Amino acid sequence: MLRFAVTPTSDLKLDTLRIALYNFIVAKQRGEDFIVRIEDLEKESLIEGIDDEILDLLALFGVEFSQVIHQSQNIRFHSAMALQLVHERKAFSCFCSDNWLANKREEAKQAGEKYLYDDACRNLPAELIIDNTNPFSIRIARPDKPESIDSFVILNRDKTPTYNFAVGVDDMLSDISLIIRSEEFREETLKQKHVRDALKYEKQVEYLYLPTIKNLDTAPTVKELLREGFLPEAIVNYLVTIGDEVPQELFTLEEAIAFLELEKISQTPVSFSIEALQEVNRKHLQALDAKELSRYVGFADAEIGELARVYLDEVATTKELKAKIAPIFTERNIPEEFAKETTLLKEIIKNAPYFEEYALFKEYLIKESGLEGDSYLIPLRLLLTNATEGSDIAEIYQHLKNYIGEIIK
RNA sequence: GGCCCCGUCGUCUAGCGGUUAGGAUCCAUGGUUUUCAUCCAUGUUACAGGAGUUCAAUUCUCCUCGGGGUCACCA
Repeated sequence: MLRFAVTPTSDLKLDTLRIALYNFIVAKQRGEDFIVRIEDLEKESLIEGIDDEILDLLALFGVEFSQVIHQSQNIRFHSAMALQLVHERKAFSCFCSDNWLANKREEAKQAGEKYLYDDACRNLPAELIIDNTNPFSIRIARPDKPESIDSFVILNRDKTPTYNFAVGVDDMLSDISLIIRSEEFREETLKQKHVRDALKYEKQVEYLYLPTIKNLDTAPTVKELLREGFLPEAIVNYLVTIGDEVPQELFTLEEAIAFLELEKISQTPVSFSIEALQEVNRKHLQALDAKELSRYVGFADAEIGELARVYLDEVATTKELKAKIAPIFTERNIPEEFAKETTLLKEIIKNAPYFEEYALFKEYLIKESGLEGDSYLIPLRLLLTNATEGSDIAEIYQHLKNYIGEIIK
């Protein structure tokens, strides 16, 4: 069983989606189940409804999961396991106050040492515990092996489980075999392992770390990218490509499942590049058939799809394509400086015969109008596309020639 | 500060003991296009530094330097 764990405290980020994709891909490759776990223990910063939004997004990206677990539903198990550890004297009550702990931490910092809990409450005599009316947390006794792990808190003073305890337990309960996670969780892994060791869980969970994506603080969220007109397929393609060896430039999630090799995942931190993503998106759009492409710009017409394809030379997203195509079918806003020539050309075109080829159309217009150079080209662009610059006018004419009567009125 | 990850053209990267160190992008030049753009051709530019292992090091080891992460009763 593999899992994707996510905190519903913010919109889905690109690196988080990347983690989800990798876990899903490997689950598919191994023929194991894949579940989503919503880590909703922290009540203050939870955002209402964002968990459903994340699940919808995963579905949109083709990530299928067999089950959704909300971590808060497991709290009774967390409590039971903590109790068991206390019984076995592998965990203990801690009455240390925040102030006292903060001072200790400050002292360690001043001395330039790593702060570790000093186990002050570890061996309190029973009568001291019984007589103590102060609130207390539950700490797990530190392991012998990695000395960097101290007796950390597993139940807060309000007896809700802490993150590392809950995750350690949940991964055990879900029978997780491999966890692909972000590099920043390396240290946490040790704590979660220690929890399972204390609970005498025999199975060794495998871990694989993905290098961080740099520059992500300024990068758009997944939702924003979709709104900007990036295709889910392209985003998947991009995320798998960065920092990874891929046999081909363009591929689908299905294909990634077929070729991805876990051992080859690069450990070099990668940078998010909107330009690279645009390039992938452009190519995915290019690969669509004309009618399908036209739907992304609000039509259902192969000819408009072909026209959009021409515009893919200059733009990379469906939103930008729309911004190019839509004005063609709206009223013209002619700049003063081209007004005269545009009016002249317009009259000629209205009375012109139909031309199959742009070359002949051009020849006719130049002859009839006497215009040349930019004073011909820009007014023509304005009439055809409602813009003063753009892609190859000959190509544009090819796809617009049947709409001339509609466009130029 | 301790621990962990990482260090190849300006940028993103390929490379996994022997390569003219490859690609993409940017930039420059030329060409195509009555075109800002597109497209084509050509060109400049990199193994962070230092020791070691080896016949041979960008590749393996160590040190230095640099970047990032992490050290909570937050998840």
